[in-house]
Amino acid sequence: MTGDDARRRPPAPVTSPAGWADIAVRLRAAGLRWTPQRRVLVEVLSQTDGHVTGSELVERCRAVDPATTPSTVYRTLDVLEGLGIVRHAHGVDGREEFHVLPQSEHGHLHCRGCRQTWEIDEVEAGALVSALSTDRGFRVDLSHLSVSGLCAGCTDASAEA
Amino acid sequence: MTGDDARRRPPAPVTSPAGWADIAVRLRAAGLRWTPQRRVLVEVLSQTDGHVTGSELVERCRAVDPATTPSTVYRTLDVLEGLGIVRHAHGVDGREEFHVLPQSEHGHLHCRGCRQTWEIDEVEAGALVSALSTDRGFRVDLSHLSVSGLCAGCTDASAEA
DNA sequence: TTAAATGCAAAGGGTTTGCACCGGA
DNA sequence: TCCGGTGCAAACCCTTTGCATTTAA
Repeated sequence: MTGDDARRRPPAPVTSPAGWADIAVRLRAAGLRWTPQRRVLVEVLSQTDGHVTGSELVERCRAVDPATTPSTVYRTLDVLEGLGIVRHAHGVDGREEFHVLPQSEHGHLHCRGCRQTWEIDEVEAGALVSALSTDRGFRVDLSHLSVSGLCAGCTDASAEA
Repeated sequence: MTGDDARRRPPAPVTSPAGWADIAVRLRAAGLRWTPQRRVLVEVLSQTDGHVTGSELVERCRAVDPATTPSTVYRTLDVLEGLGIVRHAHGVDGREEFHVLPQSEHGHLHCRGCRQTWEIDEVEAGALVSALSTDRGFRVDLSHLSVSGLCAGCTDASAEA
């Protein structure tokens, strides 16, 4: 995953994940291996709903197996991304952010006041997506969309000030 | 600019820049100083149309004055951001990205195929902005918006494949 | 004069890589 | 057996920070 990862992804596999169960099978089918370390990462991922950063995943894996190594995690994430099981984008804080199972692709909404994050689904992003599609033939990659600003609560708070 | 920079920006100054010329004045008015190094950075920024990363700015400053130091550039960017002259966000590649003069705030559209970037103005983002505003009272920060996907050209290219 | 700004050098955080060893298939 | 994976440790890149020194005002 160096500079040219973007070139590797264009037709975007987004294999509809047949579930976590058959990942071992899919790996082997690709000539790859099912190892204890990968099992840990997949276990952690399967318990993750939204998005996580690489280092968060490293931590969570360490909680399961303290012997976890960053390099292995990152390398495995690369492999899983190749299988269409995770996807990465970049969060508002600039770190790698992995989206698990883009079954229903979604983007993120981030409040810079309280730092909470919400998901934006296809419906909510629909207007933007179709506008860009109509105007410029641009196909938005929803799972890479991250919008930041101020949520209602923080807007009120700053209005009072 | 550590973790709590986000908390410092909420009401977002976005001072309409009265031009590059009076920056010296504005700095002094704030009890700050107009130094040769700042002059170089401001000169570089004034010749920048869209967005640049911090390290790009360091390089460009070095082209003008080889003695340029990263720390000074970053510190000055911080100061300029405080004056509302630049703003930073995070690009699709995850690096700090500075937007110059957000006179007309805009977001960015990035094609992961050809890697080109375009600007999204208020009109184009309007649908998203108002949808989020209506639904959740969320105020989108347009200059932080970065959308990625496939442009028309690359969509065609990958359709053929 | 004096607080702000600089330059250096070193730390920092997250991510990547080289390489020898290990272990699934 | 054999190639893919692992772990370690070091490298990397960009950015930030501490501190003594310089300099704008």
